[in-house]
Amino acid sequence: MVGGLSTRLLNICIASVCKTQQLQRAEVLLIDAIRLGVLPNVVTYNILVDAYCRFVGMGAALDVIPRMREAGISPDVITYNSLVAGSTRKRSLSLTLDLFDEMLELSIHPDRWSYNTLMHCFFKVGNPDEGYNVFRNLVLSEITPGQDTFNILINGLCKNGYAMHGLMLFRNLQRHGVVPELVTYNLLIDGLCKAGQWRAAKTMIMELLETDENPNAITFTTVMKCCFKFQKYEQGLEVFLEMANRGHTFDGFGYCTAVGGLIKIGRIEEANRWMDRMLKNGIGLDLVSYNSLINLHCREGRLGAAYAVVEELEKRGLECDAYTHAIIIDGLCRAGDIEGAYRHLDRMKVLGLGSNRVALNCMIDRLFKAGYMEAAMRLFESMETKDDFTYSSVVHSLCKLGRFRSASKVLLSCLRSGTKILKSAQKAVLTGLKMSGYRRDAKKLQSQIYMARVLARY
DNA sequence: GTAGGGTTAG
Repeated sequence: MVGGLSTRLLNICIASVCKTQQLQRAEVLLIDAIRLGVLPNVVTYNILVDAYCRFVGMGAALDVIPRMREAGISPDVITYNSLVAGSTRKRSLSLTLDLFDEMLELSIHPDRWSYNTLMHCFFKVGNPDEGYNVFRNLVLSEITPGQDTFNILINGLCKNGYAMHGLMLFRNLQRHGVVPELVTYNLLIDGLCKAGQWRAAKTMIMELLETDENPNAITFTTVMKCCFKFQKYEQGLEVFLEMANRGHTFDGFGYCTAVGGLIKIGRIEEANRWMDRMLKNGIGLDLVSYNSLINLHCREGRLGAAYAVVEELEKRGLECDAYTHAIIIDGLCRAGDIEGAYRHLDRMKVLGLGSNRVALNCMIDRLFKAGYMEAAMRLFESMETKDDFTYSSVVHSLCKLGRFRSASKVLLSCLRSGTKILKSAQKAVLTGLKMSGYRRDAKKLQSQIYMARVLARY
């Protein structure tokens, strides 16, 4: 009895230490406990597995399993659910499927949550058909879908370009007497906002305020972000102030969103103040908050400070990601250090991150602005995949240089690939051609644009 | 004991 009680106590301690991302301290705690004769149980290891998944990586999380077995404890469905959730967070469909198979081989029966997560994984990697298939199989099996299942389904639909279908499902559930949870509202607000459906998102926000649910930190961040997305910066910052007043700024999410918004509209001083406040409030920094901080330093031209943060995060065992590198490349270019940006690009190539599209887009744009057209075009042509940013920036830059016929070629290759491009870029080419006496070419381009647009629909 | 919010470029 005493032993059971102390194991429970140990688990509470380990869980709270893990929450602060101090995995090494958690391990020390575990060793000390065992020395004192307090034995860990499956819950103890499950807490560790989940924390390693979240804060370190799948490799570290998987390493816990043999340690568990050595201690005579078998992983259970919760262990595997954590692992599957971890690999889903990392968007690794193959690992998720492997873990699922392993689970079945070990006769650990997947529960509703296992299927929920599998479905979530398919949606997350952009395979909504398979995601929906999991849902169908779940309904056909003896497992009953729960509200959580529907939430994942709604989220999956929203994030895969079917936001209005998500909304329809929501209405359908309401008609069947389901009272939506706060989570459902949060998901839909975010989904509709990201799909560009401002009116529908606004309706959802208003509806939520009519319910008994109390908006939480996630709601506030989502609504703030939604305002920013539709360029309603003042409203967004108002939401942030309200969020802070209500004590919802206990983690980095709100701060990073607000700082990002302030940077976008050039209010760097305010961004600095909020960032300071976040750091002073002792909020545990993760990679995203580090990236926000690095971005702020870069915007102020403090490249040295930016690199110091990189060192700090690496010292903590974190690794720079695609965001970090894009931010640094952009910062170097903004500071006029094109050579430094090339050097950094080389370093990224060594790390296998050479095809970072955002970083390359930044670089191309800045190369044009700095007058290195040939270098910019070389980089452009070397890119494996191009997006609307790539094309819009190159077309705009070529027009600025008066290279309307080259711009027109790039524009056409963009349309043929079915990629969107800024309307202003199209317009720049057309008016440029007309103004410089290529009226025939302009006319021809116009019909080519038209045809490409029609054909892209099929 | 499990999902949902935050960071990069016109």
